[in-house]
Order: sequence, then C-alpha cells, then structure tokens
Amino acid sequence: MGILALLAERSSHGYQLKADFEARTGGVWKVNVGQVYTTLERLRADGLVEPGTDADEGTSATKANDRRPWHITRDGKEALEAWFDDASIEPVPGREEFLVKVLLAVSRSPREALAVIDRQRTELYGLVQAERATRRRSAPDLPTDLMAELVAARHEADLRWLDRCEEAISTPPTEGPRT
Amino acid sequence: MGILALLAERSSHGYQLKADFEARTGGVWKVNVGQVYTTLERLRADGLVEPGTDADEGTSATKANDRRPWHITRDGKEALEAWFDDASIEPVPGREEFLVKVLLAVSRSPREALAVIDRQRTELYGLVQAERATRRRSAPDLPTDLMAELVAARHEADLRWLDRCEEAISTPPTEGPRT
DNA sequence: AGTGCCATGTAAGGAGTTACATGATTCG
DNA sequence: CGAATCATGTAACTCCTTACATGGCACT
Repeated sequence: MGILALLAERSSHGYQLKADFEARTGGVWKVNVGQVYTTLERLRADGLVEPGTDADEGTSATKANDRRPWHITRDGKEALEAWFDDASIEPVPGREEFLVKVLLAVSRSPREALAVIDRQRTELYGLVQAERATRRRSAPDLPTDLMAELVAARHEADLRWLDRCEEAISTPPTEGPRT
Repeated sequence: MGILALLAERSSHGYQLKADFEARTGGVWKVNVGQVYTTLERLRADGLVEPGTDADEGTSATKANDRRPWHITRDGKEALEAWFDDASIEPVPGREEFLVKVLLAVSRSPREALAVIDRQRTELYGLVQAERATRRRSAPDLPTDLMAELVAARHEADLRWLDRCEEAISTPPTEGPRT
C-alpha cells in the first residue's frame, strides 16, 4: 500500500519508487529494490496498478534507461482510499525480540535479568544519542523529521520501561513481603 | 529463541510450550500451535534441542497423551547464552503500517492527513482504554504486568506523536513563513 | 454417545531478506 | 577506460499465517 500511495501521487518506476518510499519513511524503512519489482507485479496481479503504455511516455520526455513506468488504476485508487480509511491498528506492539528477551530473562534469575536489562539500556541509550547526533546535522524534510521524533519517543518510552522492569524485579524479591 | 529459553527452564512438549510462551509474553504474542512444532524441528535441525528418549519420561510420570518432551542441548544452552548476551536492538521501530499510513497521508493533503490522524487517534485511544479495563479486572503475573505497561507506554507515546504530527502540518502551512 | 480440550503434526500460501545477473548511462 | 549509479529483474531461503487432519482422554 505504501508503493500504491506513492503511485497515486504520480506515476513512477521501480527504482524511483524505492528511493521515494525510503525518503517518505524517513530512511527508517530500507527496502530491497528487488522487492519493489515483485511488489509491483503483485499489485498488477490484483489490478491495482498497470504498466505504462508505449504511447504514454515512451514518446515524450522519459527515454533515459529502460524505465518502466507504472500507473495506479481505478481499482488501485479505491483500494488506497479504503486503506487510508481503515484506522485499525495492527496486532499490538510487543512482538519484538528485545521485549521477549527481557521478559524471558526476568523469569530466569534476578541477576540475569538485571544484566540483560542493563545491556539493553546501554544499547538503547546509544541509539538515542546516535539519532540525536544524526538529526542535528541535517535540515531534513517533514517525514524524516516526524519519523525521527517517533523513534525517539518510542525509545525513550522503552528506556523508562526498562527502569520499570528493574524496579519490579528488585522491589518484591519474592512476593508481597509483609505489606 | 523464546522457545529455547523456555526449554532451558524445564523440558516440555509443544502444546505446553505454546501456552507458556503466550503466558510469558503477557498474552500479547499469540502463536499458532503448528508453528511451535515446526520451530522445534528447526531447533533440532540446528542441534539446539533434542527429543526425549523413551527411558527418559516414557517410563516415569508423564504417560498421559502422546506427549513428546523436548530438552535443550549443550549447544542450545550456549546459543541461548549468546542470545541473552547480545544486546543489539533490531531494525529500529517505525516499520508499522500505522506509521507509514500517517506519513504517507501527510504528503497527500493536509485535510486527508488530519482525517487519518484523527481516526488513528480515536482507534489508539480506544485501545488504551480497553487495555486499562482489561488490566483492572485481573491480578496478573509479572510478565503480563510488564508487557501491559510497555504497551500502554508505547501507545501513549504514539498518541503524543499523532498530536505532534497534527501540529506539524497545521503550523507551517507552506514553509518558514517569515521568521 | 457426544462435546471439548489435550496433543501432534502437515500443507499451502504470502511476504520479506539476501544475493545474484545483467545491461545502460554518466562522469572523471 | 573504469567506477559509480541507474535500472530491471530472478532465485533461494526463512518465517509466519491459516487451515486442515488425526487421535486420545475426560466429563456429562
């Protein structure tokens, strides 16, 4: 649907779509070019996009490489509308390796758990710093900016959560000690 | 690795592992039973687990159904240690449909974007409420509790981010208006 | 006798990842 | 001329999802 949304803005070809998609997601979501082409084929199979006709732009400006322009179809536009209209949030966060690791470590032993939490915190903190640095040396576009803010917010939430975990396993060594 | 971690705590069989894994992730990560069995096969192929011998528990207590107990191997323990030791955080958040949808909507039109943001906010807010409700009527175990807190924290971060997006597309209608 | 849970598996399909193959153009 | 970049595509692999097929046991 991301590819489709880009094609709704303007017709384009695979290689370009890859670049646009990555730019639009603030460089966070890197896609393999190959995947773009297979995705376009899938979209075509579903009738949501169609390849450009020769009369289309083969004659006009674009004649550089072997570019193969794609257009969104009527069905494609409808599907895209439906997608934008659908506000349902996916599964729920919490399926990340990072979390599972911490949760499973908690059940191992307090010592193990604290070690894991500490390492994760260091790592996360490093990421936050790195992002801040990256962000300082560039006047990015809106998507990049927004994505950066989200990533930062999430990471900070995760850091606070790690503190919370540490507290939880430290405070009640066994269970409700005596009230 | 989640399965492996559970097997490190105690040997168990597929059906049980499924239940344990879900419990350990606070019920957030539902796995299909079938996947557990294929995962166990994969782990065995890698030499990280091994099926129980007949002498093992076929004779002793467990004789109920056709249970097939699995044990972690030496290699498995090592691999698990390595996994717990590895603090690297995966890709970076931000690959969720929800985000891509908002970011792509932002580039469409302010009106569209505000509509999408608003719907997402309503949805997210509903989720937060639902979770709070769920949480109130149950005295859960530690993993469930921690997971719930993380989910709540993330959702709240996302809500704040949606506000931020709204602000970003409202404030500078075009670009740096006049200093 | 029947329903439902325990328990183990297989098969099909969709999607992402990595890697590779191939050629044109552009720029130093 | 050589290297980087533009551009399109294919193949192999891994993993997750859904669905289905079986059978035992327990409880009513």
